[in-house]
Amino acid sequence: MRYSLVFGKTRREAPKDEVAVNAQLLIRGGFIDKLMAGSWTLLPLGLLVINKINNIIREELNKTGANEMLMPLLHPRDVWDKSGRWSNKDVQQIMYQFKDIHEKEFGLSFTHEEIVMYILSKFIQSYKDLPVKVYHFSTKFRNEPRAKSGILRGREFMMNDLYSAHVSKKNMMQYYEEVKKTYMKLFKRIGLDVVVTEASGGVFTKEYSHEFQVFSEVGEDEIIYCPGGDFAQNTEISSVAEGKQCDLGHGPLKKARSIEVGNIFPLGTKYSKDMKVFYKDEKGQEQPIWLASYGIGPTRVMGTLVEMYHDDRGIVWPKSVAPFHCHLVAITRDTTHVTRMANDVYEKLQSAGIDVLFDDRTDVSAGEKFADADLVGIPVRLVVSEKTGDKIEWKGRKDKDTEFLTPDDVLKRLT
RNA sequence: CGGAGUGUAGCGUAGCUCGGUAGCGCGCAGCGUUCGGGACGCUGAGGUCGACGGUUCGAAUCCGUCCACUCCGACCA
Repeated sequence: MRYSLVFGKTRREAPKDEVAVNAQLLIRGGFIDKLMAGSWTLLPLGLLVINKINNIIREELNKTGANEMLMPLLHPRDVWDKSGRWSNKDVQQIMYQFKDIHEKEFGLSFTHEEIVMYILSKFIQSYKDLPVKVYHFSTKFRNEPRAKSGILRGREFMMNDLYSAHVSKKNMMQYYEEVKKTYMKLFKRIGLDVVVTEASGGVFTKEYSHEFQVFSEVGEDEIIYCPGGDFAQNTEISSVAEGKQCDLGHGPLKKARSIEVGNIFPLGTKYSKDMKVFYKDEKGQEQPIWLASYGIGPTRVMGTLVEMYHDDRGIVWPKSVAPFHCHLVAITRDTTHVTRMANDVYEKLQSAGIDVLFDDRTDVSAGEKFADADLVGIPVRLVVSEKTGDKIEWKGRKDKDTEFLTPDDVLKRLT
């Protein structure tokens, strides 16, 4: 894509109110824009990153046999009355509930268990219809008491939620463990090292849940964990003390701040029983459905990545989620051979299927283009200028030094 | 919801104590010169000073109420 055609602008300075590094850099780079506290526009560059994250999630979930679909965000009260959660005090704290002009009551989705159960009630009659594994990517609304930390805690944000329905606890737990592994894998692909942490079930279940935590000082959570990796608990539920020896001899337990990027819940039969949605087993007996739910916040993941990967000049995206693979910069303002060369390189990369952002702006100085390239944080910077002759300058975003390659070598390295 | 802070052009800010034509930098538009780390000159556009009310001949400035944003806390898939 030509940078001259990208909507959005880089800025030298962030708004002074924004203290969170993720907000500062994402705003300065032209990835996001704030409408109000906790409510953000994903500008074209930001959406590209989210789409990369989402595609990784999608690929990995599909491997488990899950199906993508899309559920509504505007929910009628009666579905939520079936589970009893409409009137739950804790739920009412975070769910936007309102009446329309005809006094009909609606809620904005902060999760989809009720909607999934409603759908299951129509499509699941027999044990032969199970298991079901469905997910979607959509907006979640949560009336947070306090939106904060840039895009890490919003009132309206992107979420991927997966729901699985099974005939038995055993089946549910089997898939639950599979998703746990899948989450580990997908977070790794995204570029995040996560720690699976035992935690409470919140307003979703009285049972435990597992959170996927990324170590970070800016995180809101605190976890106690074994450095050997075989134990981690959120301190909100943990009763063990820091300094206690790990069972497997990995030394003393440690405490650390962390960001929760995912959370999975073995919900069990509660929703099935509350909402009276059953299937018939081999003997024709009605049985409750075992439900589990799984969620990842892609916008929070994006913010977490910026918190983890940046330097004093800007963002340093991991390759897998960078908005583009390489950033081609043309240093020239006329229509000489340099411009022709840059255009040729751009066309070549494009036709080779490489994601390239081409800074073709003619009214911007070299220094500004370099500063912008650092800010935007694409992994590889390519420069074509008078200095480069018939070669192309290659520089990794993290590298200090540059090297000169032929167009063919550049192509080879990028494919 | 409690505590603290901040609101002046798209962004950063001066002016407020002590009331008297709202200024600067970046960015933006035009022209020219530049072109490897956020270039330079000239010209120009852009503001109901967060909102409402009060005091006053006169309010960005003083007083009151409200709103918004940020941070700390409470809260929290």
